[in-house]
Amino acid sequence: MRIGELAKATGTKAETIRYYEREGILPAADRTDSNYRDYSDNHLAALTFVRRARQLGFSMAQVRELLALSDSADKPCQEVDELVREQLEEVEQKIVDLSSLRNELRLLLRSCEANRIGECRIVESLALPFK
Amino acid sequence: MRIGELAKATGTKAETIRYYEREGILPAADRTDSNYRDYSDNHLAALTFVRRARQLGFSMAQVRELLALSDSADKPCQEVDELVREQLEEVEQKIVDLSSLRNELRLLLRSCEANRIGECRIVESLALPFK
DNA sequence: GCTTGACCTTGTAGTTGCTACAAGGTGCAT
DNA sequence: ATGCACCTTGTAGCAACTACAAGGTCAAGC
Repeated sequence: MRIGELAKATGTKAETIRYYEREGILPAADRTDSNYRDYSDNHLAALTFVRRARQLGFSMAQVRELLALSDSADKPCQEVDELVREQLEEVEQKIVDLSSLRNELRLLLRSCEANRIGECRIVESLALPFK
Repeated sequence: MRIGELAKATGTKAETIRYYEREGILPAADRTDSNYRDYSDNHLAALTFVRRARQLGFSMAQVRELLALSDSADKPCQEVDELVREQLEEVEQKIVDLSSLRNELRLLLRSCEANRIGECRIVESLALPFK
């Protein structure tokens, strides 16, 4: 499998795949006679894993941890569990933050009833000091 | 007002303030005899505005737009309004995305009933191909 | 008057996770 | 043999900071 094929199969750009290899996230591929990268099904599975984890919001560092963990089949599951739990917490915090952001923006919109910027409360509200 | 004081007052690092100046987001400050930046209350208001807008999720480019708009007090409010509306839509979309992320992570957590990584469904699920 | 320490200056490089070239080599169809 | 899509390496860029390094300034304390 050449890099373009793997790219298509995983919805990843070829440049990103090479970047993962450089970063040690993916193992280096074999090379053909003409120096093209030649990928196996293992690579496909690994890249799928990486992309899925990234989509779930795990950082590269976390993906590295997950990959390391998934290699040691005999270790207890607890650490993987812990990583997922952390990620879930982060996501939940982001949702909370964004929700209050949304409320502020809605307030901002409602405050704009004048029709000239000079009277527009939006610009004013933004210039208020922090609480 | 020196940069450290302004930094403290706005919850911004001094380096970030200098960065804003370099980027033209903030006007350059006066200098003291010893070449220290010397800020006015106008700078304080401007920086407060910028930080608040950034906290609300506006990009630097959008902040630039807002600043330009707020300078021309005679233009209709519509343009500011439009920016806020766009921003609100983005935030709402992010909330939707993160919510489904959260659901997936919860599912993932629940799927882990084994106690060895070799049998861990989390690791398995991550390796599944994309839908 | 001299040192200590907190502050300030500029400039440059690092961060995260890619993305976008540029300049050239390869493979295959026409 | 020519075109075209693909591949290679290397380097630079993106956002929005953040982190030095190497040096200048200022007020306080001894």
